Amino acid sequence: MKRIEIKDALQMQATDEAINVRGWVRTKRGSKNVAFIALNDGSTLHNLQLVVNLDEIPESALALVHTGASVSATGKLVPSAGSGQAVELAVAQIELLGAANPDEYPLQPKKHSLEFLREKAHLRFRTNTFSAIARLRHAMTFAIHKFFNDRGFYNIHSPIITGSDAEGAGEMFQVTTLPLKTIPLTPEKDIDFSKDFFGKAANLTVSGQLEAELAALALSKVYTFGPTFRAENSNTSRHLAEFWMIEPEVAFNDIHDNMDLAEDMLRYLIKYALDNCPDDLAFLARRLEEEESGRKAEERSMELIAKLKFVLENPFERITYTEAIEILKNSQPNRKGKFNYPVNEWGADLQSEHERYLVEKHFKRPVILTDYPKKIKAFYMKQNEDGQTVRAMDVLFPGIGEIIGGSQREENYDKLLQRMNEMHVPIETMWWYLETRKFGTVPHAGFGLGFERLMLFITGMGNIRDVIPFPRTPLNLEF
RNA sequence: UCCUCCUUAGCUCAGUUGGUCAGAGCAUCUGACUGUUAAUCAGAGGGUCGCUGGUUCAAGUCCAGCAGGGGGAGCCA
Repeated sequence: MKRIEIKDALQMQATDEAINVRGWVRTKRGSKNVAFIALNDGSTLHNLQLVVNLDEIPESALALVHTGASVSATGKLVPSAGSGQAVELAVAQIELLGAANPDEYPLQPKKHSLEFLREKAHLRFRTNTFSAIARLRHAMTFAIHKFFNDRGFYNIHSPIITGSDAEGAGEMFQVTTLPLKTIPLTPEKDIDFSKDFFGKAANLTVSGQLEAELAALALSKVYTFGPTFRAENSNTSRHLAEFWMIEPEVAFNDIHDNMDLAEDMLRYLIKYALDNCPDDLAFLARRLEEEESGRKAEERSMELIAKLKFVLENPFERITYTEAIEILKNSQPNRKGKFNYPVNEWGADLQSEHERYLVEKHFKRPVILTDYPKKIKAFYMKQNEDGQTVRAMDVLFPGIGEIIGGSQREENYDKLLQRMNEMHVPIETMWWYLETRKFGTVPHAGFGLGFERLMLFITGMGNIRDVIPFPRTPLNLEF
């Protein structure tokens, strides 16, 4: 008999025809005459209740049906006699597909800590929280492609193995086939990369931006959505060594168009989640509320769905770095010496505590900061007329910090070359990037959105390791 | 990489100033219960208190080292 997914079964009316469902047991409850099994197959957050009449099916048939076991059940869908659900399955036949020894199976029908589940990454998909996150992650992946496709963007597959430390975005993972025990050396005792697979040093990409720029300067509107690698020894709740990044790049756009695109995209994605994943979001909202119930009112975050709607309905605040410094200088915490890093002079990079103050206390909404000092930003950003700042933009979100970093790019060959020299960017290996400014250069702009940081915001989760199935972080490669 | 906290039954955790401290709830097993909703009620089994060393008459409780994990910072997406 053809299997019906639980998501669909729950939408069906009671029927005389038998249906078959398969899935994993969440709980089993029993009494003298009847047993109840909550079955989940991942198609939805919700379980289907299987009702086993113990007069028809002996209890011994259910002996191995424990939490975690997989079963196939056939029977009629009937109106539920209980109050928790509209329909339930009156089981005529039940087959154990795979037992889950309760002495060994670690998941129980109760709340587990996220830390515990992180160490059971192979099984955590089977929990409500992680299946909800997985479904939302899929929805966001799909929505990103849809957003760009609907607007005439082309998806570009930027390379994962790269020959250059493109923008100095971070420490890189080396890629080599050289024998590590006997690394070939040059007469000068340097590593002889000419003997390596590519004949030169190779790394995993830290950004697809430069390649996206090449494509944008022909296709006008492009985006990449791929894995990105940073070998930094970062141990925080918002960093991964392997993460997914979305990088649109648009020819003829300036910094303002760029901000509009970023804001439109974030709003589109939030709306998509609210429209398409209401059950999963409601569950995650409840989860968050329970988790924070012990905290003081001022330490709790805004209710998840209210927070998403708030961002949907309120325009982001757009201010320059210079304006931000003025606000921070005159802020209460700064004057009272509450910041660990006092704000007193123009030019210093903003600390997390400063960004949080602006977003969470001062404006109480997402903030886009623009026109940063050039010395704290990357070489490719377009230089402003003041000679001091560049057309950078950082989108700051509550609780997460920088969710997007981007800029209008420097399209002037001479200015770009000068900046590369000043910042010691290896020009010899970047000739192809420079050539785009030599042949038919145009203004263009783009940004990078950290996919997992978006997921943190959408799901309300606090640790980035919980919004990617198999997180890669320093000293962690178990699964 | 730096700062800080944590590690007691399968899971979540309680163990007050070192002296019946080896506990509770859930899970498991047994029994009860005519439909439950993380069912309920009664009973049972289950732990060399992360590891190694030290202080002490006595350590889950104090000290040191190691391992694993959390939170914060830096770097950034």
